[in-house]
Amino acid sequence: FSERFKEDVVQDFIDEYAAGRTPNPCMRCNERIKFAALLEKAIALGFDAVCTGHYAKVITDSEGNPELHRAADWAKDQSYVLGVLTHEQLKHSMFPLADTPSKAEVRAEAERRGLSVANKPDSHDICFIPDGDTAGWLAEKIEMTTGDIVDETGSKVGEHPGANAFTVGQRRGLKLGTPAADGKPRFVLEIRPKENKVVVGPQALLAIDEIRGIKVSWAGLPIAEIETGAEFECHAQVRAHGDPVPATARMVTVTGGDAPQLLVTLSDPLRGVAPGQTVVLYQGSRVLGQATIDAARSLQRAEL
RNA sequence: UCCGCCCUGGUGUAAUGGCAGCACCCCGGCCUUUGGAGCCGUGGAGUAUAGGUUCGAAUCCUAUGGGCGGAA
Repeated sequence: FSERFKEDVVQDFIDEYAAGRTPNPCMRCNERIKFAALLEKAIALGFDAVCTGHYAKVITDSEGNPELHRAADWAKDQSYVLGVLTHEQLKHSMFPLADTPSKAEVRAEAERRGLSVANKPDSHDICFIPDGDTAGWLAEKIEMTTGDIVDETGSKVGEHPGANAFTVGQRRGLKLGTPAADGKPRFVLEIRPKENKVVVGPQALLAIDEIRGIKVSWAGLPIAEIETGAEFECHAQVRAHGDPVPATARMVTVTGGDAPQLLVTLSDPLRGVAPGQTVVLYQGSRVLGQATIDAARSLQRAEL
């Protein structure tokens, strides 16, 4: 599995950053390893399912079709990172912590049973970058070239050691030296890998109203509107611990391309939406599916 | 060369005779199965230089250095 992990998760992570995007390795791991490679192995060995401690819930309808839902405690809910799972994968997934009120109880139970993981710290950050220094880790894998930092009008305001280490919405680490004219903090608006430029500007320009998603998948059977291309109401969430916002979405076919894309229009704007990240759609507590963010558009900024 | 205005952390600015404050930035912490964001911190960093007046100077005076402006 470490070989598959290295190939499907770590290398993908590097490739995505090299392309100027911001990947989510946890989703990739769930998609390719935990509920794919590991699941295949489990089934081959005669097991029925993979069972993890994610805070999420699988509900099976009368037809035997699974639906993925948020955990009872939305504060602990991890359904976002499971949004990549397909109908088939969900049929072989179990999340017994779905209705557990507190993690303390889980740890106490593990302690009673003498499980070695009873006191294992919660996992966080990127598991294959133990010291948390993602930029430093990437610098060893990707060739970084110094380039310009420009403001929203295109004027040069500084230099960076390599555009690939930055991400949309980022504030710290720009090391601009001189503050903006209004004295307010500046954020990364955009990464331009071809020009090796990082575009920065005020927080207001970070607001995103429309997201175009590729590599779409559905967590269970797709709802009817997905087949017809009709618009449907939903909530969109773009990060593991972010608030879902009201949105409308529809599938669109792209001229010249064969894979249909997901177009999501947000009722309330979101900030820090980076290409490569994942948008997960919900209806109530149910996870409909997800797509990889290919482009995010702001009403205030005309260009895509 | 002469006249006037100006010089405060890395940056931009407050304090006009009485504890050098704020913002950006940097650092640390919290949060977190992604990147970020956010929150917290008694955290870091400054009165161009040299003298003088004064109980007390960023502030007033003198000189030097540097910047800007002025019908040569």
